[in-house]
Amino acid sequence: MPELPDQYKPAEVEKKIYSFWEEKRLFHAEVDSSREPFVIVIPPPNVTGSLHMGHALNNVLQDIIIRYKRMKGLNACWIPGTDHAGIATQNVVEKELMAEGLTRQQLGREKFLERVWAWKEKYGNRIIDQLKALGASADWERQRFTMDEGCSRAVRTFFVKLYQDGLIYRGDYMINWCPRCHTALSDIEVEHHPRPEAALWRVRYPLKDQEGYIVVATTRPETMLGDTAVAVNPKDPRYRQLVGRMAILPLLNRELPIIEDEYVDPQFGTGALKITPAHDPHDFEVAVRHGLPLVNIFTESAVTNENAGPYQGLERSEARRRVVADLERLGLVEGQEKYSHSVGQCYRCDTMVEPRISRQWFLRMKPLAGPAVEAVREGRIEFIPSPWAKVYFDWMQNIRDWCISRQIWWGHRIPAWYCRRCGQEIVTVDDPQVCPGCSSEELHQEDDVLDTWFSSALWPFSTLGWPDDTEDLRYFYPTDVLVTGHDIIFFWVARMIMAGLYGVGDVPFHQVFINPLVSDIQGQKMSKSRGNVIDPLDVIGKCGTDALRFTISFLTTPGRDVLLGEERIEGMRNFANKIWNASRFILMNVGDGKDLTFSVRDFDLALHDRWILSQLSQTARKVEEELARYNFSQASKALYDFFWGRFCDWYIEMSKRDLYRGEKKDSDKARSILLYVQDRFLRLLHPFMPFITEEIWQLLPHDGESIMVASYPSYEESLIDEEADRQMEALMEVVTEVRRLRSEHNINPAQKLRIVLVPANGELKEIWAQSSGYIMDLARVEEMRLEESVEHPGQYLKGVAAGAELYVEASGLIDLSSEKERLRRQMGRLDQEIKRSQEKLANQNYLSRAPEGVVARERTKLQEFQEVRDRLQRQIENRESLEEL
RNA sequence: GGGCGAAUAGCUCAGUUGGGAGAGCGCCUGUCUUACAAGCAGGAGGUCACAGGUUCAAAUCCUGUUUCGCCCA
Repeated sequence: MPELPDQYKPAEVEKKIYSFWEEKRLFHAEVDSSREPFVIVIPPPNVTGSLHMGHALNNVLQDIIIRYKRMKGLNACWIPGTDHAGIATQNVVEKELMAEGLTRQQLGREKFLERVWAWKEKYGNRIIDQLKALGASADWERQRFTMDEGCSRAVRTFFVKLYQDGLIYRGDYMINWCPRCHTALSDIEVEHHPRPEAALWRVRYPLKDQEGYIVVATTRPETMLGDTAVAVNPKDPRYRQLVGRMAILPLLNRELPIIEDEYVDPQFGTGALKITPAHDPHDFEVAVRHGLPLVNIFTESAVTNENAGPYQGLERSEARRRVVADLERLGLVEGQEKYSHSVGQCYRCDTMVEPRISRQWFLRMKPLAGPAVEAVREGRIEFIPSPWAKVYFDWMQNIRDWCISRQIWWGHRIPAWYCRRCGQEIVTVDDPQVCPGCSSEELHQEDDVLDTWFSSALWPFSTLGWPDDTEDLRYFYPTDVLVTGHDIIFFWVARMIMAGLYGVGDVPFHQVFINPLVSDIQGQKMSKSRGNVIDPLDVIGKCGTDALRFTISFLTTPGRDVLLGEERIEGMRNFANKIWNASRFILMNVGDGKDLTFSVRDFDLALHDRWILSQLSQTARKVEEELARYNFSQASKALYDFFWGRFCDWYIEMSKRDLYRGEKKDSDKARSILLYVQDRFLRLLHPFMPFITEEIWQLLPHDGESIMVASYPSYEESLIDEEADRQMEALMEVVTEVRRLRSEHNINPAQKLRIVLVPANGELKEIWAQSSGYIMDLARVEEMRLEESVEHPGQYLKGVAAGAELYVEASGLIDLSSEKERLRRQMGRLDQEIKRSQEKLANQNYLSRAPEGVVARERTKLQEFQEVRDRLQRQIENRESLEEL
């Protein structure tokens, strides 16, 4: 028997156990047509990432599911990997270059990409190692990367298929441009943040050939340098006579036609709108309708260019200051007021995005969205919790074409080539050698790469070998459940569904479990800038992985975000410690267990034995029911309550009598049941707390190589024993009541008490008689009698348990006068209950309409209340008569 | 502006066919009782946001209001 410390030391066991699992290849799944597969693909973390609480939560939940399914006997496969994260990774490496005084342009595309690959080789596995620290039982032999050879081929094949089907086109459109990342962004990569303190300027544009002005309102006065018209609403009588005339653009003296367009809102500002077609998407549309010229005034860095005339070379905010100052000097600013609106920012770097017209690649979404909407509507894919389906539908119904090209270098280069000779555009999976049009060898590949999410969309099947018709793909696809946060339903979930249906012809998964997002205890989003980050690796160091995992699971209720505080995790560390110590106790008593049988039915079971087996079975049922609904919180709570509140607090304590003071058959029975319950509990808990359960399971007598491939205990109907549940309640009530009386009267815990019970019926009498030894141990009682009544009730403390009277002999222990007060208070409480109950039962409607059972319960309740109250009343009277003596 | 969610103990949250308000943490009291002081025993603390409605019966269903959070335009 190894000596075990009285505190669980997670750090010492976790590494050892994880490598044990890896060495035994227990995470690995092979195609096996005789078994039913269960598959999850990981939401691939960015290669640049390091583990934060969001990752921890997402991956712990996936691991709970996959470990559970594996123990249920399914061929469970969790496919891991990382995402190349175009902009983010490029930024990291560029920063590194900057420290060396270099830019990627100086290095050139090829050399730069070599640097990024080198960086990826060196640091790209960091987050994978961190996932291992979480206990993730992913199939690492299947680990993938979105830019590995296979995924790259999938991307090219998919792109070409779309292109050939006419779903991809290229053209000049207004897109969102990040002046810092120097690339286009898709609509959903722009975050709109409120600017409550922004300003709205009213600027006078002088009229040509006549006195006066037309006053336009704008939040971006600097863009006036690119104005090509002024627009008003055709129904607006104020400006009717100006339509068709010309205004003069101040500062640059450009002539601007005054046009009318329905788009203009007469209520907003002055009702006259400056039209800047090259820098506002709505103005662009107006310009297209009216054939207006475009004047681009910004460089790719959003610095004013030659079209800004004297204002060339200014950054946006500086241009604004200068323009406004000059307008003021000319007396052309009529007013400025506070105005709150939202501006778009790059989701990667927070830089204000600039609408910009440029040549980009787009994917037509409407044809892909139709089948994807159908799949969810028909239930082939289920969102959990279901309200998220609505978010999905809303977005899909208003979907717009997706700008998929990015002007960066790190990513999948678009498989399009242009012939320098004849200008032909060639889109193929394999690099072309000659132009099919003119046979020229002077081909140049498109410089742009694809949006990172383009490759992510293919993840559920590119990881399984698509475009080849592989065994893996046939066996493992579609996957079973996707676990992810609601923040990427548009970015990723929707696009995977569309891609799966289009590329493979089937949904990529059957369920989408939307996991909660993590915030700190104030409800603030965790972020480095707020300084409120709880680092999962710190927590693992302090409290252990299992404590972190169980906290996450405990807090994961469908439909609400998780607020995580360190105290919460400490509580679960304590739970781990409790499990550890209970196991030490069991080990001490069970030994190697070779003399024991696992068949608990061989024994003559006492009340507490029947009860704990019943409770165990009910817990197993509850855990499975809740896991099926992805209610991790309820499943965890059931395990926690069972183990601490019932097994440790009651069963183990009662077993001590069997072990230390019973006959051999009693102690053998107790040892067997302790072992039986502990074994099953550990297995039930294993998906949630994999390390401690494996460590202890290996120490206990066990059957099999590892708990992670032991069978998950099923709910056993035959062990559920409602009679035992009820009777045990009655026993526990006695113990609790004695403890309460002791505590309320400040009686020393070491003081042994003498009690009298007056059972209300034969059943109680029998239970209490049979269990008297256990009650005496638990309540620290040296003498327990069962009587019809007590002779001098005034000399006892009076309590109630299971509707029966309970007396604690009190002579010499306490001041009896304070007891009278206590009884009065208790009676007051009862009176209220009685009144409420009587009123209910006097109500004819209640009696006639409420179900029989409910009414009967209410009657019993009232009767019990009244009996107890009467006895209290007599008690108080007795005391008073004693005092008078 | 549109949509979604939330409001229950000091804090964070459970609470499903509507039928006696719960947990963890914190707080108070007692206690190192031979697995565990990261423990054990006990206790205090709630107008279930507000106002109506449905019902014999509402934290739970309906309507409205207030406050907060998120998403979209």
